[in-house]
Amino acid sequence: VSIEQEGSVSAVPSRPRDHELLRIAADVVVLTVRDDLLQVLLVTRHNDPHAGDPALPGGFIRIDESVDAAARRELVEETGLAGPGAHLELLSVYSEPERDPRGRVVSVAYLALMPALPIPTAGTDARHAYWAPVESARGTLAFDHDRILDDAVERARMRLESTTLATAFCPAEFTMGDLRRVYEVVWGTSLDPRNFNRKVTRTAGFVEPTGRVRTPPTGRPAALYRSGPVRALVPPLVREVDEVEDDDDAR
Amino acid sequence: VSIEQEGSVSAVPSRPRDHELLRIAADVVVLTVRDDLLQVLLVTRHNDPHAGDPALPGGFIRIDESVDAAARRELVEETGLAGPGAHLELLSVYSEPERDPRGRVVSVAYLALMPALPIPTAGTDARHAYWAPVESARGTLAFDHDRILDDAVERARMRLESTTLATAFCPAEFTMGDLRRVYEVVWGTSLDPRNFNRKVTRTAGFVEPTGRVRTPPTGRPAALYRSGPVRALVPPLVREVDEVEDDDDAR
DNA sequence: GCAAAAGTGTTCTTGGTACACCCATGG
DNA sequence: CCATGGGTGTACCAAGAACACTTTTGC
Repeated sequence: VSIEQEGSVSAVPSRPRDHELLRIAADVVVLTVRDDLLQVLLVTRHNDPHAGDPALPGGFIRIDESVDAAARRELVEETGLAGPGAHLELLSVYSEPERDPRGRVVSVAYLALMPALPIPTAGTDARHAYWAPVESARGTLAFDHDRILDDAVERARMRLESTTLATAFCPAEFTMGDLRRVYEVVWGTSLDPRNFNRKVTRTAGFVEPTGRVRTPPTGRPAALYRSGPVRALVPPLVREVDEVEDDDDAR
Repeated sequence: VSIEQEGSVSAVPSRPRDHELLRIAADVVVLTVRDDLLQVLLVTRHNDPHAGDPALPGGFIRIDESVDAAARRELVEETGLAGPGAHLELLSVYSEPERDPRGRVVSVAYLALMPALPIPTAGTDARHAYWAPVESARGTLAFDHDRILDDAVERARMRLESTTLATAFCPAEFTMGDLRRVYEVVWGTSLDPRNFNRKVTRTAGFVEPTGRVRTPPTGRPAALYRSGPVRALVPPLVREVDEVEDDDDAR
């Protein structure tokens, strides 16, 4: 694309290695909500730089595939499934010349949101993948993956505000409490269950009732829903206060 | 990054050309509002494929620069200035294997918003750049640049909803009418001047009054503003109806 | 009965929409 | 004095925030 704009005007038809050949890696930040914590899928590195350190799953793109396809392939290889409900979107591009000590590697990072799988089956093709809470992973990753993770978490928080993607964190059937807990965990806030209920149910196409219910350890059974067809959330859900412990119906 | 995850487990330490070396181009979609039209900066291609066709400005990244830096460099080279008020953000990555007939080229596209410059000075380093209305450029561009342009326009529309970036389309000092016209042109809608006024002035940090005024050809002088420090626009401005010609104060 | 979670209804307030109306300038 | 845009004020309505109250289960 836009080949050699500068060379086209100068006398030299092709300046040989002013622009170089390089490798492109597709890295995926797979996020989920497990045990009321935001968790990220990590692998342990074995090779050269940062051997033994945790890192984001990823790999180089192949000859005949787009970067998107590579990211999706990596996701399947690492998790064993990119099942329904999985969401994959471009996050950003990381291209500082010195970011990889072995040479020039440009990384295209993707953000994936998925339900809390019963741990990726480490045996098939998912080699060393494991879930780790984002908070404990922060600051320990190889290369510039810490920054990528931070960007991913911030993107996920934004996505929950203006889209219905919170359902991507939930299994096929979920309760309002499940969905609300996703927001609370990702945002680090607490939401009013009653207002949240109305907001979600009154947004046409956000969720659809399945008619079935699930009984919690204690309390009234909750209706089960599945995610609806609508992706955009208008008007958006806005997060404001942080770490506010509401005392609710004091009496 | 995430070097060779698949090779690290198999017996073969490095599968030589399963992943290839390739080139990365940075392409920039520079948008502005001129003559009440959304316009895009284009260049005319001279070389091999699509010679003579219009295309987005861009070029290959160099050895020692990031993709961001390459995009910013291209922007300066094509327009002669990336002056204050210019906004540059990552748009998307285009990496279909067959998108460039000469070989594997992955393009990282950026979106730039800037005021209506007095036409890029075609003489210095800005070679063949010119403004073209988006509507007339649509469908005529080389490679897959038509799709990139479409993505850029959609992104720009989204940005106006939830950020104060509309000011990036305006010169250093502008009136409320100028700013409103940006929204109307980019969105293709018409907005109520009075409500728009209040919305903007009541959003703290969106714009700051300069104290000066500008007298239109006919009518009351308008107060001049400069863009404020706030980037996020909460609550957002939502576009709804399209092409509604309001009759306003009928009497 | 009691704790815990689900769910409904009601009030208050904020912000958007649709206008009527006034202001200031050039021709 | 009138056409043309700039700017203020107001009534109405939709949606979020806060919270009282009821429902349905397990223990």
